[in-house]
Amino acid sequence: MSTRDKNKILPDASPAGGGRKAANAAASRPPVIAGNLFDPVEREPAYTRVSAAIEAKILSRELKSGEVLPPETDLAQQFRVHRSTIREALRQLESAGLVIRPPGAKRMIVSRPHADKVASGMRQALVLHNVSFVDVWEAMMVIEPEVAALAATRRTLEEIDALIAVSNAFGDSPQSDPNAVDLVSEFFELLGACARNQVLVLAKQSLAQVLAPSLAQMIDRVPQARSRIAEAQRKIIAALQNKDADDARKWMAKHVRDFKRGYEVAGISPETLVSM
Amino acid sequence: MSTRDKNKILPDASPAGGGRKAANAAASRPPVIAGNLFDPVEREPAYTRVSAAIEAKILSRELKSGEVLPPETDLAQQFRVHRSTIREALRQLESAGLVIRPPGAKRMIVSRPHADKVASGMRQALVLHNVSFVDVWEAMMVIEPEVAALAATRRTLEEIDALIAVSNAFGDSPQSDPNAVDLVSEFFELLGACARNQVLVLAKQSLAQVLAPSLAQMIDRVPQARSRIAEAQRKIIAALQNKDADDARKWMAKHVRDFKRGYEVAGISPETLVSM
DNA sequence: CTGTGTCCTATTGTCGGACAATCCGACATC
DNA sequence: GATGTCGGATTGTCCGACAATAGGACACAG
Repeated sequence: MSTRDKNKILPDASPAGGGRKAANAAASRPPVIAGNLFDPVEREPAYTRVSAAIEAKILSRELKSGEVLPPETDLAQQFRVHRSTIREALRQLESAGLVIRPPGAKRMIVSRPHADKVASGMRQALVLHNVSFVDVWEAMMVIEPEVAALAATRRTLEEIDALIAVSNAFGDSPQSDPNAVDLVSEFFELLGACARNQVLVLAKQSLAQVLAPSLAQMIDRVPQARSRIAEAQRKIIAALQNKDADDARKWMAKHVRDFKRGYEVAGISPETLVSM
Repeated sequence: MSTRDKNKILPDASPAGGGRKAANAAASRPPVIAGNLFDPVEREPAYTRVSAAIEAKILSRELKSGEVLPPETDLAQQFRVHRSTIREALRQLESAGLVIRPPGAKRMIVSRPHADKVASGMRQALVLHNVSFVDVWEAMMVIEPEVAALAATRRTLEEIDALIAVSNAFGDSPQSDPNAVDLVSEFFELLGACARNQVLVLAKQSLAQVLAPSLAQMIDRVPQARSRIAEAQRKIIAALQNKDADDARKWMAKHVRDFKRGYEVAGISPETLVSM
């Protein structure tokens, strides 16, 4: 893929330096061939090829989601490799979420990567890249209000009922309910569903995963956080009911801004790195 | 042998809820135990546990990025499993981007998942979830203008120079240059870098990957696309130079809207599913 | 002194084969 | 219809083996 070229790790022996050197050197020495005259010889291990082959068939929908994968022995015969090799390839696909094994089943089935899976991959990346809370918050400030606006124009009545249910459950939850955070997350998740946009949902979900742990701390430490969150949820729901995109956007922005305030009040530095 | 023990099926007969149900049921018929009295017994295969263990050490930074992983044989001894099992675990980590093998190296090194990796995972997910062009476009409409606004306040002069260089390269590229798309992508990528927000960059990059193939088609089919893109890039760069966030946002929004127009002109339906 | 050839060791990629566990479907039974 | 039994299919894990090669040490030639 051509986009890869930009990230190539090769030392990029651009003939600039080499040429200069050769020029003011005597003609005695034959010129050194500097540039990328040859491509690196491809020496892909078999397990990668196998997994790439299966992956291609999945992405091209030749293997449809839900189909059961042939047994490892069959695959080994078809690819003419050992079963261990097949298994290594399967582990790659499994980790990518392209195949999964229903709990307590033996054969594996083709699957489309579930949002959780992708989000958790993103979370790992963010954690290891030393992303701080403000970064996540900033991204939320970008995405969430617009999602709310979209949701306002596309929501169904059933979805609003679900939102109300979750919001009430959060409001009624006792002061130190450990899974109150889950309810907050669920509110966001439902809202995302209303927006009818898988792309944004995926992005949202990653943010939620990254934020969840510290959010729990925050809610615990800031007594007034609960009521403020509940209030914001009510306003947002009202905006959805009225199909008022601008209001939804406005209240969600306020809501997200409030998160940051909460963190400040809780004494959590905005520069705190997200972890785990 | 000892690995067998780990897989033993322990019924975990927690006596927690048994009494409640039995109490309010009549004595006539033995009460049917309905609810989730028992948790599903955990029967994780060894390769998953191994990979989870290593993953934890990586995420907790006990294994730092760049360190070389112990040889498979050592790991096998430490975990008391066979080398094949270790290898399956390593394939999972490899696919997640937590460990990589530098081209032509033997040992594996711990790594943080590179943005490309995450983005390509996201791309797979989007492809398989039948995401259409409008979905991606909508997400771009949400993200890109705000990124541009952030970039305007945070860019350095060097970054502007780089943007100008790429923009010029795009403007000067011949009419049917196949890698003109790459230059467009690079412009977006550089802009993302200016925003100083890894989270948004990650999201952006996924969108770019998903969009690239169809974008190439579009540019080929719509003659005036090139000049419009170049024009927008100039405006955006100017806004960055003036540190004018509002202008940057406005022009980027226009720019992204233009993409959709381009698709319409090219006769590509907005409902076209992203593929590959 | 730098580049090249040689040798050894550590480590990976792949293989063949083995066996216990267990899922699954087909039956038989009450 | 619910439950027990049985045999085959398939996976999880192991054992052991071998070729290929990366990495290093070391000698040698220009």
